[in-house]
Amino acid sequence: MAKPDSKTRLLDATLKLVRAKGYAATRVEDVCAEAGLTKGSFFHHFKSKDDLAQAAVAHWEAHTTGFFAEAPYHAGAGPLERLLGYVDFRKAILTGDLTEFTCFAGNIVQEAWRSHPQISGPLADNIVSHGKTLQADIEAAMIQYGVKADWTAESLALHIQAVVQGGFIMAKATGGAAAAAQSLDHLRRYLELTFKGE
Amino acid sequence: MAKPDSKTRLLDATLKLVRAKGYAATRVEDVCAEAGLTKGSFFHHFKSKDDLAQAAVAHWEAHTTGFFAEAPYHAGAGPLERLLGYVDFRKAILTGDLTEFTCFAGNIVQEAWRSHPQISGPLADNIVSHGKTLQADIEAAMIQYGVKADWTAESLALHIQAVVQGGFIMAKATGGAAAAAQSLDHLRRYLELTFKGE
DNA sequence: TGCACCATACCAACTAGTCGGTATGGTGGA
DNA sequence: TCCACCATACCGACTAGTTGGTATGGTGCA
Repeated sequence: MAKPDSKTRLLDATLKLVRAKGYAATRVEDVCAEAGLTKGSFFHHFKSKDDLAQAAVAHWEAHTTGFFAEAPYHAGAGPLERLLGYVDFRKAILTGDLTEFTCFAGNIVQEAWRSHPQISGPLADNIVSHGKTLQADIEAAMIQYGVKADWTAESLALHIQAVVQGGFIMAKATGGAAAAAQSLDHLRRYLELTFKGE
Repeated sequence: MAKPDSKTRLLDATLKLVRAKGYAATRVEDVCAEAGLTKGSFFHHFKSKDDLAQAAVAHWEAHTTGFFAEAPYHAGAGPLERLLGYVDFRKAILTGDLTEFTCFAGNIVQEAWRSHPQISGPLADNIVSHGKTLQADIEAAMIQYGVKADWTAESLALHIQAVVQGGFIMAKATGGAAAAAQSLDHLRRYLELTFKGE
């Protein structure tokens, strides 16, 4: 595997460091060191730290979009299978260090929602729109299983994202991925109870 | 209402600003300005920014402990009523600005779990132990309703916290408390389905 | 008078961003 | 083939501004 080009290395370093220390606390020199470069190179590729952040947003969007598009849960036979498959998939990828499976978007939105709206805004949209990729299957499952609800498919889609994001926080709070996994188990049970009634 | 003393004002300002901008991005001068004081006063009460953070942790713990101890949900007749009452209470307090009802502990744990373990550690414990205050009622409800489960009362207690924390992130992502409220609705439905079967 | 409390001025360290310069490789014309 | 020319990528020392923390002195109350 060839070493990625410098710009990509800087972006990957950013994703990693921000997830570990937050945006404000990651210095551009940290990013340079992590990428094995110097500030000269950094400011050749990005005109400011904020510019880096915006590029990292695009980098993250591209990365996650492709990652979930290729995920196996889309192959599920019916809408509910795909929905449960999504939850299983989110549980399956909870491996390695917390900085690896934790959500860059969630971190930024939590930390910088008010101080850096230009950066956190697109990431907020990213979380919401990623969640809504499940909406069609939820609607289909509601019809298929005759679920009469006082809630909307959209609200359930966002609830799933809330559990995912909350799981990450609990994982940090408990120091392990197990907390996030258990929360996804509860979410899965909720979905089964809701659609299959048991 | 008498104006709180300076130290308390500094601590309250810290809680507010950290929830809005994160820990690293809130400067001590911001805290002073928010409290209507200057650095002289600040460093009279705290010997460093980290010292402030540690004091803010204690301040937060004292505040939340009292706040939830006095909450009405403890008056519920049975364990399930108290559990559902807790969820209702968490939903009821989602008023005002996001900086007011959002969780200081969750913010710090998300941002500083690795960079400032001395500060985030106690707050992580705080989230977990607060969650576990529900554990006894969950266990009692499991017995009362004859719930046979492959999950533990502790895991459900932590799941509830995950939904609460995740709801805050979704509230920031969508720009309103409604997302958090809807997530709590789904959580409530899960609890009812689990214990009452419908 | 003494001390808790607070303001102003200041310092030292740190960090985002700048800038002059080097290395490498591509292109086109003689 | 060779060389002038140029663009891209990169380095590392330096600058300017920020920020946590200090020093000093004033004010009001016991």
